[in-house]
Amino acid sequence: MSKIIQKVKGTRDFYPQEMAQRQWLIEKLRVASEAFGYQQYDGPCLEQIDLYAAKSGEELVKEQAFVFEDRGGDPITLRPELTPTVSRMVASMQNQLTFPLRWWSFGPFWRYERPQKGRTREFFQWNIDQIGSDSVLADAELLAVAARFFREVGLTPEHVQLHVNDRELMNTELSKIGVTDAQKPEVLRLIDRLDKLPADVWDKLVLDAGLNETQLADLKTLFENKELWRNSERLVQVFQYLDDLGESAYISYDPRIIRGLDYYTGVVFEAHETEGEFRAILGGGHYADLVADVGGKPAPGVGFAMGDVVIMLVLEKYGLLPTDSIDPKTLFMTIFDEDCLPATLALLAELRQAGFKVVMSEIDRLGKQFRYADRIGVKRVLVLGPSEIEKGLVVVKDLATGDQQKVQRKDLISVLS
RNA sequence: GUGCCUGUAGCUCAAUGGCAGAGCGCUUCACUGUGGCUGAAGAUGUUGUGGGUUCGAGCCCCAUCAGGCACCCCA
Repeated sequence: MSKIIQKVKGTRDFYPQEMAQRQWLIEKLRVASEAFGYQQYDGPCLEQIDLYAAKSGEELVKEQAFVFEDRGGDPITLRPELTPTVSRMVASMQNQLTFPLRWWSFGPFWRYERPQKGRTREFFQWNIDQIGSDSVLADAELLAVAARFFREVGLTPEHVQLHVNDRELMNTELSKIGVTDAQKPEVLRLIDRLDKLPADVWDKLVLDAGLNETQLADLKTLFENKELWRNSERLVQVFQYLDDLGESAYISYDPRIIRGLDYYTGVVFEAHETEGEFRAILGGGHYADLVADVGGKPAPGVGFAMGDVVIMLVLEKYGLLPTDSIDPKTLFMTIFDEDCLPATLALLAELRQAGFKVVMSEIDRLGKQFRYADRIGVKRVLVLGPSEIEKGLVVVKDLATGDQQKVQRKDLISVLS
């Protein structure tokens, strides 16, 4: 055999079983999205690099995007995220769209990073946003969508939690302990990195950022205060709305949630597996403006993104992924022998016309045919041999129970239904 | 982009520098109108790739590729 060319680093093959799981996931997030009236959309996977130059953190494009020249020599980027694309789509149709927009999307993205567990170079992402609304209800709604999704896939509040915070609250609280506006970005960044650094190293970095010992102590009190949210009218409302929506079990307050991206201005949130085994499942928040940088009128909103990699690892951990790679309702039609073939093909056509999914066997020993049927995962096998043809019968065997019955051919469709 | 760990049959893993193995899976048969279960027999392979050291390398050294872990960043 000649050498098999390796797949591109950080990409994954989706064999039928993995593909079935991806389709299952898409179906679940579609249900969650559409339950709240969100509409599906998508943009191109290729974008001009200029689209990312303005916004969205220079590092993402400079160091993490796949960029190449097209044949005309123009730099093209494989989209590393969807936000700039949405911004453009909204800005260029702003006068014709009805706000607030409720949009969701699922598609591939690329980032040139070192692959590791939960992180690949090619991944899929669920993006969902409510654009053009500044209300707290919108913040609560997006959190409710996420909660609905978790329930839809079978993850309970014991498995996953949505950790919520308010950036404005943190700003205010930092001012209260005397952190200057100039110091805030660095301090917020350090809060974000809290559990990644050893305690003494973290303390030193805070002091290096210009805070004194008292402020360091105040800061620690701050992010250990699980009741801090009561100081934010917005969070009080969000939690009340989520309570009214019946989703509060999935929600918890966490003063350490900051989010790296600069454009978040209000409520921010991340979903984590409760045992802390994986990186964030999804992340998002409220932004003051999505489109100004691409030349539109200001459009505030709230949204989140969920990559496929981490959520699949979490679902696998809890045994919630489907394992069938073929629809188990699919039927299997054996072929008894050459002489029975015409009658078998006629029956196949009839069943498919009636809406059944039916796999046709190969002419072989019946035992082999059953074995194949069992291995591809179908649950019911039909046999049409000489004696059945003579008597107008079809044998239906249930592979799970081993039960087998002879059915009048005219009754077959109703028996199978 | 930085540091570290790993790479042997389809899968999970063994093998003091001295004939490359086990379990599971796979193929065939027992079983010419029936899968799973059982029994018997059989095939697993350029030890990721390319160099080097050595009488001799899966094992030691170098490079490279891939995966994993910690950074960085984030989904």
